[in-house]
Amino acid sequence: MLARELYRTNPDRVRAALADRRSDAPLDRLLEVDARWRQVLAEVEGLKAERNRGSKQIGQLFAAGRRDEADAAKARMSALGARIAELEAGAARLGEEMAELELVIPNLPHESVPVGPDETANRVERTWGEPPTFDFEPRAHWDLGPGLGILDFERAAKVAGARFAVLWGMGAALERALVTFMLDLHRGRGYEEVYVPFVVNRQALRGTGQIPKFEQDLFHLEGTDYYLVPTAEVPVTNLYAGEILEEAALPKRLCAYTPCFRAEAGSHGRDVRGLIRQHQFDKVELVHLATPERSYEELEMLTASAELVLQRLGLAYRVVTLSTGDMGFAAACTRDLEVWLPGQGCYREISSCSNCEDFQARRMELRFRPTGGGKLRLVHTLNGSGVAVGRTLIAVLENFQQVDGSVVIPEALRPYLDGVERLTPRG
RNA sequence: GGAGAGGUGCUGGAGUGGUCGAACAGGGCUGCCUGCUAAGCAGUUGUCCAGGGUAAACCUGGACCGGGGGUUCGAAUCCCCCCCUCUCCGCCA
Repeated sequence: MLARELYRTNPDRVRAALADRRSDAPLDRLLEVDARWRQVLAEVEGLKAERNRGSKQIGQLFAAGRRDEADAAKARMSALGARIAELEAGAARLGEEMAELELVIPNLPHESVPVGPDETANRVERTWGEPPTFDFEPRAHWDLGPGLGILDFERAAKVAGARFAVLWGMGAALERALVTFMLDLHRGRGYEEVYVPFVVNRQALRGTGQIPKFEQDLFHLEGTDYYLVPTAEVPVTNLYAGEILEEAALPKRLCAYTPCFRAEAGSHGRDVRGLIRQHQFDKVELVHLATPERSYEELEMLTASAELVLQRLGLAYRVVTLSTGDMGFAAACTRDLEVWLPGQGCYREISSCSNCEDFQARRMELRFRPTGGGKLRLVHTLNGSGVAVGRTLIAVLENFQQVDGSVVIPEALRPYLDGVERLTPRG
């Protein structure tokens, strides 16, 4: 949600930002409804003030024993009450429409974000590591995995459907090792680990911005108010929703493991092979809550935390700032980490780190009390993958594959795998 | 699943249908006192929305006592529905 003051006093700036985003958000409709709402509200409040004065008088008249006058006043107030109810119903309708409109307007991009229509306008900030070279044709994980006997799409399709996977044996252990490795790494850097519900309600999804615009991407538990989490960002960021934090308690840096569930509506035909795009995948998520003054420093730290995971694993990657046309709904600034995948011969997203500034905080009423006193302020929320576990497993398989189809386990993971150094093809 | 208790401000905790935005206590803040700290004394201290004013302060009005309806001239207070927490019983990992 944007600040009302912003779109009221500076609609042109908002309009320009929406254009940069290639957004067709109904700003003009919002401005119109807002104006009418304020007009009706002023009228309603004036009448209510009159009624409040009248009611108080009635009480006094009764106390003074002037019953006749009181009864007459009651009749007048009753008529007034009917008018108020009528006008108020109108104001409520306008207020609801306004709230709905506000919820579908995306965040404004930060001034540092490159302006452009899509991912071609993204800006590469830096690269780390050298993509490995092979003296053979590197294979994709969807060949390597089944060859190692650790990855099984057929049986997943049998028990669930397309876009699911079964990990066998060392594959399952590797997945779990990656999760633990990542959580340990972040915990060691001052993050507090949290374990959160894997289902969330509509209110939480509204808080982080998945609802109402992206409801079709979610798995809904029929007959309930519950949805499977599409990312730990939702339960973790909403932990303090509606609360007032002390400034001294900021920044908060949290990490959480959850599976993530996405309906992937509208992505038919994209990344149909392999583990890249699944209905269910594991992720370790990082969430920072910070003061506005610090939030961009926190974005750097958050990104660095995600990068460290890849560095420790020895995976080459690059950091990209998303352009205005490629950013997510709630973000003001997003840096993606893209890991090199030899099987695909390209960099693929493995982490997305965003500063949402006060956009989510306004939706979930997450505020802090400044240390020196003064008015409550909105917290800035940040989130990022630290990192996507399934895609990391892909990266490990593809980057450390050997000519014989075996895969060398990165040293950082060996303590989590009983010292195993290499996965070898089965029989 | 069954029975009961309860949800009030930053916290604890009162509250008779009408000067209740809410007693009291704690905490915070500001003064005073004090060699320092603690204690003590006095005062002060909610949020959101609209309008006015504006550098800010502030002023006027409205709303808010878990959420939503209802009764009433008027609801924290009465009625209905829902949610959540706690206790006991049952069940279960």
